Amino acid sequence: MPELPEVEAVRRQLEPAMVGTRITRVELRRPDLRAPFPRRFAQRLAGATTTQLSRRAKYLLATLSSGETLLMHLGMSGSFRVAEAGDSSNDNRNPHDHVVFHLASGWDAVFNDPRRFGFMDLVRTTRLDRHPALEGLGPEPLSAAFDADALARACAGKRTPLKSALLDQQVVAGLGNIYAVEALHIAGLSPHRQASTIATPAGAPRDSAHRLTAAIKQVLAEAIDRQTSASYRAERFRVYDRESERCRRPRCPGVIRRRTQAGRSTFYCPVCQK
DNA sequence: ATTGAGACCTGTCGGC
DNA sequence: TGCCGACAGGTCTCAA
Repeated sequence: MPELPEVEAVRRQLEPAMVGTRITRVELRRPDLRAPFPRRFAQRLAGATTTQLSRRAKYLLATLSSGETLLMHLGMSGSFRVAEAGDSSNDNRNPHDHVVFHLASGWDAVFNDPRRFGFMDLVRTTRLDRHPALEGLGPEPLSAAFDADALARACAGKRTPLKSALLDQQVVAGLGNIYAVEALHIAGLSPHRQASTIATPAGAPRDSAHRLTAAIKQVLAEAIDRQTSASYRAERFRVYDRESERCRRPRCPGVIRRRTQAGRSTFYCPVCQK
Protein backbone atom coordinates (compact mmCIF):
# COMPACT_ATOMS: atom_id res chain seq x y z
CA MET A 1 0.00 0.00 0.00
CA PRO A 2 2.39 2.58 1.07
CA GLU A 3 3.86 5.28 -1.07
CA LEU A 4 4.25 8.76 0.33
CA PRO A 5 0.53 9.64 0.50
CA GLU A 6 -0.37 6.41 2.27
CA VAL A 7 2.46 6.83 4.75
CA GLU A 8 1.26 10.36 5.41
CA ALA A 9 -2.23 8.98 6.03
CA VAL A 10 -0.83 6.51 8.54
CA ARG A 11 1.01 9.34 10.26
CA ARG A 12 -2.17 11.35 10.63
CA GLN A 13 -4.05 8.33 11.88
CA LEU A 14 -1.41 7.55 14.51
CA GLU A 15 -0.68 11.10 15.62
CA PRO A 16 -3.63 11.70 17.95
CA ALA A 17 -3.21 8.33 19.64
CA MET A 18 0.55 8.51 20.10
CA VAL A 19 1.81 12.04 20.44
CA GLY A 20 2.01 13.31 24.00
CA THR A 21 1.37 9.82 25.27
CA ARG A 22 3.66 7.48 27.10
CA ILE A 23 4.44 4.06 25.69
CA THR A 24 3.79 1.77 28.61
CA ARG A 25 4.95 -1.47 27.05
CA VAL A 26 5.95 -2.90 23.69
CA GLU A 27 5.13 -6.40 22.61
CA LEU A 28 7.47 -7.86 20.05
CA ARG A 29 6.02 -11.00 18.55
CA ARG A 30 8.97 -11.94 16.36
CA PRO A 31 12.66 -11.06 16.28
CA ASP A 32 12.78 -9.40 12.89
CA LEU A 33 11.04 -7.90 9.89
CA ARG A 34 13.25 -7.20 6.89
CA ALA A 35 16.05 -6.89 9.43
CA PRO A 36 16.34 -7.85 13.09
CA PHE A 37 14.88 -5.35 15.55
CA PRO A 38 17.64 -3.43 17.33
CA ARG A 39 18.84 -4.82 20.63
CA ARG A 40 16.59 -4.29 23.64
CA PHE A 41 14.02 -2.69 21.34
CA ALA A 42 11.02 -3.12 23.62
CA GLN A 43 12.87 -2.10 26.78
CA ARG A 44 14.25 1.08 25.23
CA LEU A 45 10.77 2.18 24.15
CA ALA A 46 8.97 1.40 27.39
CA GLY A 47 8.33 4.51 29.49
CA ALA A 48 9.16 6.98 26.73
CA THR A 49 6.71 9.62 25.55
CA THR A 50 6.32 10.39 21.84
CA THR A 51 6.79 14.14 21.42
CA GLN A 52 6.37 14.26 17.65
CA LEU A 53 5.38 11.95 14.82
CA SER A 54 6.74 13.03 11.46
CA ARG A 55 7.40 11.63 8.02
CA ARG A 56 10.40 11.71 5.73
CA ALA A 57 9.82 10.15 2.30
CA LYS A 58 8.19 6.80 3.10
CA TYR A 59 9.61 6.69 6.62
CA LEU A 60 7.74 7.45 9.83
CA LEU A 61 9.72 9.01 12.67
CA ALA A 62 8.53 9.02 16.25
CA THR A 63 10.61 11.43 18.31
CA LEU A 64 10.83 10.17 21.88
CA SER A 65 11.43 11.85 25.22
CA SER A 66 14.25 9.35 25.79
CA GLY A 67 16.46 11.10 23.24
CA GLU A 68 15.96 8.38 20.69
CA THR A 69 13.83 8.33 17.55
CA LEU A 70 11.85 5.35 16.39
CA LEU A 71 12.36 5.00 12.64
CA MET A 72 9.78 2.92 10.77
CA HIS A 73 9.12 1.82 7.21
CA LEU A 74 6.00 -0.02 6.09
CA GLY A 75 7.57 -1.91 3.21
CA MET A 76 5.00 -3.25 0.75
CA SER A 77 2.38 -4.57 3.10
CA GLY A 78 2.83 -2.84 6.46
CA SER A 79 -0.04 -1.09 8.21
CA PHE A 80 -1.05 0.21 11.62
CA ARG A 81 -4.31 0.07 13.39
CA VAL A 82 -5.27 1.84 16.56
CA ALA A 83 -7.21 -0.53 18.73
CA GLU A 84 -8.90 -0.58 22.10
CA ALA A 85 -6.42 -1.82 24.71
CA GLY A 86 -6.49 -5.57 24.79
CA ASP A 87 -8.11 -5.82 21.44
CA SER A 88 -4.92 -7.03 19.87
CA SER A 89 -4.05 -9.56 22.51
CA ASN A 90 -6.37 -12.32 23.59
CA ASP A 91 -8.06 -14.00 20.72
CA ASN A 92 -8.42 -10.88 18.63
CA ARG A 93 -4.88 -10.94 17.37
CA ASN A 94 -4.65 -10.88 13.62
CA PRO A 95 -2.08 -12.96 11.84
CA HIS A 96 1.03 -10.89 11.12
CA ASP A 97 0.54 -8.50 14.03
CA HIS A 98 4.24 -8.23 14.77
CA VAL A 99 4.54 -5.27 17.13
CA VAL A 100 2.07 -3.84 19.63
CA PHE A 101 2.72 -0.46 21.22
CA HIS A 102 0.66 -0.25 24.41
CA LEU A 103 -0.07 3.40 25.15
CA ALA A 104 -0.90 5.14 28.41
CA SER A 105 -3.98 6.62 26.75
CA GLY A 106 -5.48 3.18 26.70
CA TRP A 107 -4.99 2.65 23.00
CA ASP A 108 -2.81 0.08 21.31
CA ALA A 109 -0.99 0.88 18.09
CA VAL A 110 -0.65 -2.43 16.28
CA PHE A 111 1.79 -2.98 13.44
CA ASN A 112 0.76 -5.63 10.94
CA ASP A 113 2.93 -6.69 8.01
CA PRO A 114 2.30 -9.96 6.13
CA ARG A 115 5.29 -9.77 3.82
CA ARG A 116 7.63 -8.39 6.46
CA PHE A 117 9.42 -6.00 4.13
CA GLY A 118 8.89 -3.37 6.80
CA PHE A 119 11.61 -2.05 9.02
CA MET A 120 12.06 -0.52 12.47
CA ASP A 121 15.11 0.95 14.14
CA LEU A 122 15.94 3.08 17.15
CA VAL A 123 18.48 5.85 16.71
CA ARG A 124 19.86 8.65 18.85
CA THR A 125 17.88 11.66 17.66
CA THR A 126 21.01 13.78 17.33
CA ARG A 127 22.41 11.29 14.85
CA LEU A 128 19.24 10.76 12.88
CA ASP A 129 20.40 12.42 9.64
CA ARG A 130 23.34 10.10 9.50
CA HIS A 131 21.20 7.00 9.56
CA PRO A 132 21.88 5.00 6.38
CA ALA A 133 18.18 4.85 5.56
CA LEU A 134 17.84 8.62 5.55
CA GLU A 135 21.12 10.17 4.60
CA GLY A 136 20.95 9.52 0.88
CA LEU A 137 17.36 10.66 0.38
CA GLY A 138 16.56 13.34 -2.17
CA PRO A 139 14.20 16.25 -1.61
CA GLU A 140 10.66 15.92 -0.30
CA PRO A 141 8.50 16.21 -3.40
CA LEU A 142 5.97 18.55 -1.77
CA SER A 143 8.60 20.91 -0.40
CA ALA A 144 9.85 24.09 -2.05
CA ALA A 145 13.26 22.46 -2.33
CA PHE A 146 11.86 20.18 -4.98
CA ASP A 147 11.43 22.22 -8.14
CA ALA A 148 12.18 21.87 -11.83
CA ASP A 149 15.78 22.93 -11.26
CA ALA A 150 16.35 20.24 -8.66
CA LEU A 151 14.69 17.55 -10.75
CA ALA A 152 16.62 18.50 -13.89
CA ARG A 153 19.89 18.56 -12.00
CA ALA A 154 19.21 15.12 -10.55
CA CYS A 155 18.30 13.68 -13.95
CA ALA A 156 21.04 15.32 -15.98
CA GLY A 157 23.39 12.73 -17.39
CA LYS A 158 21.24 9.80 -16.31
CA ARG A 159 20.90 7.15 -18.96
CA THR A 160 18.16 5.22 -17.16
CA PRO A 161 14.56 5.46 -18.29
CA LEU A 162 12.76 8.45 -16.82
CA LYS A 163 10.44 6.24 -14.82
CA SER A 164 13.34 4.44 -13.14
CA ALA A 165 14.81 7.81 -12.21
CA LEU A 166 11.56 8.77 -10.49
CA LEU A 167 11.72 5.61 -8.41
CA ASP A 168 15.26 6.47 -7.33
CA GLN A 169 14.81 7.89 -3.83
CA GLN A 170 17.93 10.02 -4.27
CA VAL A 171 16.29 11.89 -7.13
CA VAL A 172 13.05 12.54 -5.29
CA ALA A 173 12.07 10.85 -2.03
CA GLY A 174 8.72 9.17 -1.62
CA LEU A 175 7.45 8.33 -5.09
CA GLY A 176 6.67 4.69 -5.74
CA ASN A 177 5.46 2.70 -8.71
CA ILE A 178 1.89 4.00 -8.82
CA TYR A 179 2.48 7.71 -8.47
CA ALA A 180 5.58 7.70 -10.68
CA VAL A 181 3.50 6.25 -13.47
CA GLU A 182 0.58 8.59 -12.77
CA ALA A 183 2.78 11.68 -12.75
CA LEU A 184 4.32 10.75 -16.09
CA HIS A 185 0.88 10.46 -17.60
CA ILE A 186 -0.22 13.86 -16.30
CA ALA A 187 2.99 15.39 -17.65
CA GLY A 188 2.55 13.67 -21.01
CA LEU A 189 6.00 12.11 -20.84
CA SER A 190 6.97 8.60 -21.87
CA PRO A 191 8.29 6.43 -19.03
CA HIS A 192 10.82 5.02 -21.46
CA ARG A 193 12.59 8.18 -22.51
CA GLN A 194 16.04 8.66 -21.09
CA ALA A 195 15.99 10.61 -17.82
CA SER A 196 18.56 13.09 -19.05
CA THR A 197 16.20 14.34 -21.77
CA ILE A 198 14.31 16.56 -19.34
CA ALA A 199 17.45 18.64 -18.81
CA THR A 200 19.71 20.59 -21.13
CA PRO A 201 23.32 19.35 -21.38
CA ALA A 202 24.18 21.99 -18.81
CA GLY A 203 21.60 20.52 -16.42
CA ALA A 204 18.99 23.27 -16.75
CA PRO A 205 15.32 22.27 -16.77
CA ARG A 206 13.52 21.91 -20.07
CA ASP A 207 9.78 22.45 -20.29
CA SER A 208 9.28 18.73 -19.62
CA ALA A 209 11.02 19.08 -16.25
CA HIS A 210 8.65 21.87 -15.25
CA ARG A 211 5.63 19.82 -16.28
CA LEU A 212 6.88 16.72 -14.49
CA THR A 213 7.64 18.56 -11.26
CA ALA A 214 4.16 20.07 -11.24
CA ALA A 215 2.59 16.71 -12.04
CA ILE A 216 4.40 14.99 -9.17
CA LYS A 217 3.26 17.61 -6.69
CA GLN A 218 -0.27 17.48 -8.02
CA VAL A 219 -0.66 13.73 -7.95
CA LEU A 220 0.74 13.42 -4.42
CA ALA A 221 -1.31 16.30 -3.04
CA GLU A 222 -4.47 14.86 -4.58
CA ALA A 223 -3.74 11.43 -3.18
CA ILE A 224 -3.18 12.81 0.32
CA ASP A 225 -6.47 14.69 0.10
CA ARG A 226 -8.26 11.59 -1.01
CA GLN A 227 -6.74 9.48 1.78
CA THR A 228 -7.89 11.88 4.44
CA SER A 229 -11.23 12.93 3.03
CA ALA A 230 -14.31 11.02 4.11
CA SER A 231 -15.53 10.71 0.56
CA TYR A 232 -12.76 8.42 -0.46
CA ARG A 233 -13.49 6.99 -3.87
CA ALA A 234 -11.46 3.85 -4.24
CA GLU A 235 -9.35 3.62 -7.36
CA ARG A 236 -9.15 6.74 -9.36
CA PHE A 237 -5.99 6.10 -11.33
CA ARG A 238 -5.26 7.54 -14.71
CA VAL A 239 -3.12 4.69 -16.01
CA TYR A 240 -2.05 2.42 -13.17
CA ASP A 241 -3.62 -1.02 -13.43
CA ARG A 242 -5.66 0.01 -16.49
CA GLU A 243 -4.02 -2.08 -19.20
CA SER A 244 -6.11 -2.24 -22.40
CA GLU A 245 -8.49 0.45 -21.19
CA ARG A 246 -9.02 3.80 -22.82
CA CYS A 247 -6.74 6.70 -22.01
CA ARG A 248 -8.49 9.16 -19.73
CA ARG A 249 -6.99 12.27 -21.27
CA PRO A 250 -9.80 14.17 -22.98
CA ARG A 251 -9.95 13.43 -26.71
CA CYS A 252 -6.95 11.07 -26.59
CA PRO A 253 -7.73 7.91 -28.57
CA GLY A 254 -4.95 5.91 -26.91
CA VAL A 255 -5.22 2.57 -25.11
CA ILE A 256 -3.19 1.99 -21.95
CA ARG A 257 -0.28 -0.40 -22.29
CA ARG A 258 1.70 -2.24 -19.71
CA ARG A 259 5.39 -3.01 -19.88
CA THR A 260 7.86 -4.28 -17.35
CA GLN A 261 10.67 -1.91 -16.46
CA ALA A 262 13.30 -2.93 -13.95
CA GLY A 263 11.01 -5.67 -12.72
CA ARG A 264 8.06 -3.34 -12.09
CA SER A 265 4.91 -2.83 -14.14
CA THR A 266 4.76 0.42 -16.03
CA PHE A 267 1.44 1.65 -17.41
CA TYR A 268 1.32 4.37 -20.02
CA CYS A 269 -0.53 5.75 -23.00
CA PRO A 270 1.55 5.37 -26.16
CA VAL A 271 -0.37 8.18 -27.84
CA CYS A 272 -0.17 11.11 -25.43
CA GLN A 273 3.01 10.28 -23.53
CA LYS A 274 6.05 11.24 -25.55
C1' DA B 1 29.88 4.80 -11.14
C1' DT B 2 25.62 3.21 -13.08
C1' DT B 3 22.27 0.09 -14.01
C1' DG B 4 19.52 -4.07 -14.11
C1' DA B 5 18.36 -8.54 -12.09
C1' DG B 6 17.46 -11.18 -8.21
C1' DA B 7 16.30 -11.77 -3.42
C1' DC B 8 13.55 -11.03 0.52
C1' DC B 9 8.15 -12.77 2.16
C1' DT B 10 3.06 -13.87 2.03
C1' DG B 11 -1.39 -13.31 -0.04
C1' DT B 12 -4.51 -13.14 -3.92
C1' DC B 13 -6.26 -13.81 -8.28
C1' DG B 14 -7.03 -15.83 -12.89
C1' DG B 15 -6.64 -19.88 -15.71
C1' DC B 16 -6.77 -24.73 -16.36
C1' DT C 1 -12.82 -27.49 -6.06
C1' DG C 2 -7.86 -27.40 -6.27
C1' DC C 3 -3.45 -26.50 -7.89
C1' DC C 4 0.00 -23.35 -10.15
C1' DG C 5 2.09 -19.47 -11.82
C1' DA C 6 2.08 -14.52 -12.06
C1' DC C 7 1.88 -10.60 -9.63
C1' DA C 8 1.61 -7.04 -5.69
C1' DG C 9 2.06 0.10 -3.92
C1' DG C 10 9.69 -1.35 -1.49
C1' DT C 11 14.42 -1.65 -0.86
C1' DC C 12 18.82 -3.98 -0.57
C1' DT C 13 22.72 -6.48 -2.62
C1' DC C 14 25.34 -8.13 -6.14
C1' DA C 15 27.45 -8.60 -10.66
C1' DA C 16 28.16 -6.75 -15.24
